[in-house]
Amino acid sequence: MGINTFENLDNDKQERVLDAAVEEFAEYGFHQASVNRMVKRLGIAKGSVFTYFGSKQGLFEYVFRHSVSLIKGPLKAARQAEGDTFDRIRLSLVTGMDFVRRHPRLYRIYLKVLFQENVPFRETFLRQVREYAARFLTPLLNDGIRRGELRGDLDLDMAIFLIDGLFDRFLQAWSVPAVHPGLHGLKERDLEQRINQLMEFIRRSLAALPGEPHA
Amino acid sequence: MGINTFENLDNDKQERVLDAAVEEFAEYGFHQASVNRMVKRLGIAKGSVFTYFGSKQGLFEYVFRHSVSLIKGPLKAARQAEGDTFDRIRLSLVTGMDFVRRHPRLYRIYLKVLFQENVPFRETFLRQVREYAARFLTPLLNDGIRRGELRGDLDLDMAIFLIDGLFDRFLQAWSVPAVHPGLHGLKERDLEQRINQLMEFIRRSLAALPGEPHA
DNA sequence: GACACTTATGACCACCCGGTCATACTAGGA
DNA sequence: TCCTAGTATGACCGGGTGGTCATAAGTGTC
Repeated sequence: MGINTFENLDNDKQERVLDAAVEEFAEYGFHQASVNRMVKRLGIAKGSVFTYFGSKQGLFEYVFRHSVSLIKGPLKAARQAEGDTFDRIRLSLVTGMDFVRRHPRLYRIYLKVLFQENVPFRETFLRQVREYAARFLTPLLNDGIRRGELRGDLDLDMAIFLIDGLFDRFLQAWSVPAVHPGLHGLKERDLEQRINQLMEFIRRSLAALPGEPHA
Repeated sequence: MGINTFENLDNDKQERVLDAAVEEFAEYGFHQASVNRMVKRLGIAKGSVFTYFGSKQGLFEYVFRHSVSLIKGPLKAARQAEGDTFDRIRLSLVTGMDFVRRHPRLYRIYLKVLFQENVPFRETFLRQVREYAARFLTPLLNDGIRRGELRGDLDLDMAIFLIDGLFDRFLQAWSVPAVHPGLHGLKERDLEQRINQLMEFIRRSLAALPGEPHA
C-alpha cells in the first residue's frame, strides 16, 4: 500500500491518474476538487486513490512534487544562458511563458493556491517559487551591477520585486481573462511587442544611465 | 421577506450581520464559507439569513455591493487631487493602501476571488476594479504626456499595466505573507522608503528624459 | 490446483452543506 | 383582548463529501 503501490503501476496508468488529478485540481482548486468526480472520469474505484495516496491531501502533495520537478529543467537551462543582463532577464520571462504554455493546468493550480489560504503546502509552495526566482535573479543582477549595466545604487530586493512582480502579473494577464484584457491570450507578434515594451520599462528602471556613477 | 426585511432591521443588527458575513467570506472565500458557521457565531437562526438574502449567493452579492460603495469615496477624492503627475500616481497607491488598512477583510475577499473561478460575480467584480483603475489612470497619464512630464511615445495601456500591476503586487506583498517576505507588514519608515523606491522605478519607466523629444 | 500476497472495488459511514417550511413569536391597530 | 401581518426559528431534507473496509480479483510460486 501507499505511494509504492502507485509507483509500481505501469506508467500508462500512473500518467492517467496524475493527469486526472491535475485536471481536477486545476479546475476546482484544492477544496472544491472532488475525489468522487475524479475517479468517475478516470474509471477507477475511489478506494484505489486512497490506497495510492492515503488522502486527498496526499494526492495534492504528489501533484505538487511532480510540478516542482517539471520546472527545474527549463529553469536550470535559463540560468546557464549567456548574454546581456537584460537579455537574460528577458529569457527568464520567456522561460516562464513556455512553462505556462506547456503546463497551463499547473499554472492554474498555482494561481488558485496563491491567495487561497487553508490549502495544504501553500506556504511551502510559495516559498519554493519565490526562492527559485530569487536564486535565479540575485546573481544575475549582481553580475549586471558589476558589469556596470545596472545602476550601482540598486536595491537588490526591490529590483527582484519589480521583475518578479511584473513578470508574474504579465503571465497572469496573459493567461487569465479579466486581469488585464489587453494582454489576454495574445499571439506571436502582438505578444512579442508587449514583451518588448515590458522589457523597455524594466531597462529604464534598472539600467545605469550614461551620466550616472558606476558602483 | 427579501432585502427589504433586512434593511428594515435596526442598524445595529444590520451591521452585526454584515460584519459576520464579511468575516466569513474573508476567512474562507465563497465556496468554503459556511452559512451554518456564520449564524452560529452570530447567534441568529439560519432561516433569517435566507429570509434576508434568499441564498448564500445573495448574501455574497450584498457584501460585494457594500464593498464597492466603500471604495468610491476615497477614489473620488484621489481623482480630484492636484499636483505633479507622479505625486498623483503615488497618491493612488497610498489611497489603495489606506483602503486595505481600513478594510483588510474586504481586500482578502478580493484576493480570494481573483483567481478562484466559479465564484459568482467574479467577472463583474474584476471588471469593475479594472475600470476604476483605468478611469483613474487614463486621464492622469494623458495629462502627464500633454504636460511633457511623461514620454510622448508612451503606450497608455502598457503604462496602466505597469502602474496597476506594480501597485496591486505591492499591496499583495505588503498584506499577504509569502508573496514577497521583505515587504510584508512593513511599518511607517520602512514602508515609506519602499514606496519611494517603487515610485522611482515608475518615474524612470515613464518620465520623459531631458534629451527625448516632446510628444 | 493450492497457496500467499498484493491490488481493486464500491457499498457504506459519519459529517456537513445550502435551502425549506411549518410553527412560534411579536407588535400594532381595532 | 383578539386579530393580523411581518419576522424568527431550527428540525428537517436531499445531496455531496472524504474516508473505510470487507470482499473480490489478480499474480506469481511451488
